[in-house]
Amino acid sequence: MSQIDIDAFLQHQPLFQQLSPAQRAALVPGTHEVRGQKGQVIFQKGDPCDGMYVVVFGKVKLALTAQNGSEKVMEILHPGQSFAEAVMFLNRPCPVMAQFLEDGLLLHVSAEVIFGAIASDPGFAQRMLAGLSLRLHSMVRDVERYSVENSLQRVISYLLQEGQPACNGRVVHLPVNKNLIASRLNLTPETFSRVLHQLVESVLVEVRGRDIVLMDVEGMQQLVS
Amino acid sequence: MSQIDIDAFLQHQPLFQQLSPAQRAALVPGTHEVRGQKGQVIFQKGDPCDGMYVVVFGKVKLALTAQNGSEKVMEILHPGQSFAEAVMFLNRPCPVMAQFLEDGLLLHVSAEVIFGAIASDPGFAQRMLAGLSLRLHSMVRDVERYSVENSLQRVISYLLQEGQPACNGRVVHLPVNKNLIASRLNLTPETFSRVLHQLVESVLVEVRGRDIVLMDVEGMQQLVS
DNA sequence: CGACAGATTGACCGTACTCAAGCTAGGTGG
DNA sequence: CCACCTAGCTTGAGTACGGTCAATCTGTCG
Repeated sequence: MSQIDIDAFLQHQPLFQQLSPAQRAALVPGTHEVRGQKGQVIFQKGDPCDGMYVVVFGKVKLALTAQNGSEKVMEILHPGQSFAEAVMFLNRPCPVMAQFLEDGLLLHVSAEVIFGAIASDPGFAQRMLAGLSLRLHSMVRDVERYSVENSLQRVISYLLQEGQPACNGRVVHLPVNKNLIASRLNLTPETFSRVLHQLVESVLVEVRGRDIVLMDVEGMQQLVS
Repeated sequence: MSQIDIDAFLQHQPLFQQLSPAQRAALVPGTHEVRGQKGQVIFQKGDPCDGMYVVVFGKVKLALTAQNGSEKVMEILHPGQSFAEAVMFLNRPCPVMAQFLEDGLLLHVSAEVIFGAIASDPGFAQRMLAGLSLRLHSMVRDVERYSVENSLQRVISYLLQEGQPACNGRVVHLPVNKNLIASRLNLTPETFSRVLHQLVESVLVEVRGRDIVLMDVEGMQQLVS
């Protein structure tokens, strides 16, 4: 659409809002809208990638596809979050696929203008570095989940993380359906369901559809210790 | 030791060697040597961290420690590699512990002088971004290993990766003992041993201590497909 | 030669996956 | 308004993969 729209969108994204108007204006020519509806694929694993994406509205998933066709959700992205930065810096094929989980709007910002912004504003470079570092940290957290925690601990640590700041009575609303959350936690839907059931039986949580009420945060923390 | 030594070391590290002499000289006051012997802990999970490390010689492991005391190796670092950059940018406690695997020497570069280098040289910022992106990519690869591949596939993909460029007859030398490699692949030593045995029986590799000879690269690739 | 860490092998077991059947709730059309 | 349909979720039974524990073997170093 119009350049004014894009500039307005950029101004509201955390990554870009500290840029000067002139710097932001320099991004606009390299930025375009990507609209998509639920289920639409943004890029496939292996595709080349010459820029990064910012979610304006809607939800997006990043997923790995196994050889048997089943897929494993790596990340669920919400408005304000960005993705594909790392692949842009390396100029390599994407290691994951990206897909709209619901109708939404992204901005695609070309590598070229990002490099320009880095060169013109060290503060921007630092924010990009902080962003990547954050991503790396949550990835370490994920590896920890997958490699040293069992299914019960994975579910609990997920709920406690989503329920920040955690306190008894807090309601955690699952942002997407349970199948996707299960995949995100590297569990089958069956196992996820059973673990939730187990938590209900131990009076640690209550489940009302997609709303999970944390009833005993301390008890939960004890189990992940 | 002397500033001259440090400057000379920095000059040989990939991350810093493209800096101008003046820029490198600016790093020296914020850099100091860290010598350690085998088994010595560099930092514990949870420690604060105000700079990054570069391995000059020796080997270092990054590991997660589970509550039962057992640990899971996340990364094995060789000379020229750096670590703790992400934690430095975020100013957060370390999510992992670091330990010398053999007697070695590190350089610790303070966050302060790194930030200075980023501000003074956009090219340096880009190299840092590329470095973090690379780390992120290998992390995605790891998550893929842990979540969609079974033990056989994990071992094969590790061997093929280490044996780049892969060809029949290539010898992959394990950089550390099999227990550590097993942990790196999120396997027990027993399982790792059994998988190697299985590969030998299928005439896909030969094992001579820590040297693994790739006998049938195509056959291996087929199994990980 | 003995001592020790690392590596291997075997027997057993447990967690989470698979497959299959049933349940629930929200939406649609007769 | 109700029967039906479907996607999402739950529950059950059986299984397999990889882990645990314990014994043994190998090789290296003092």
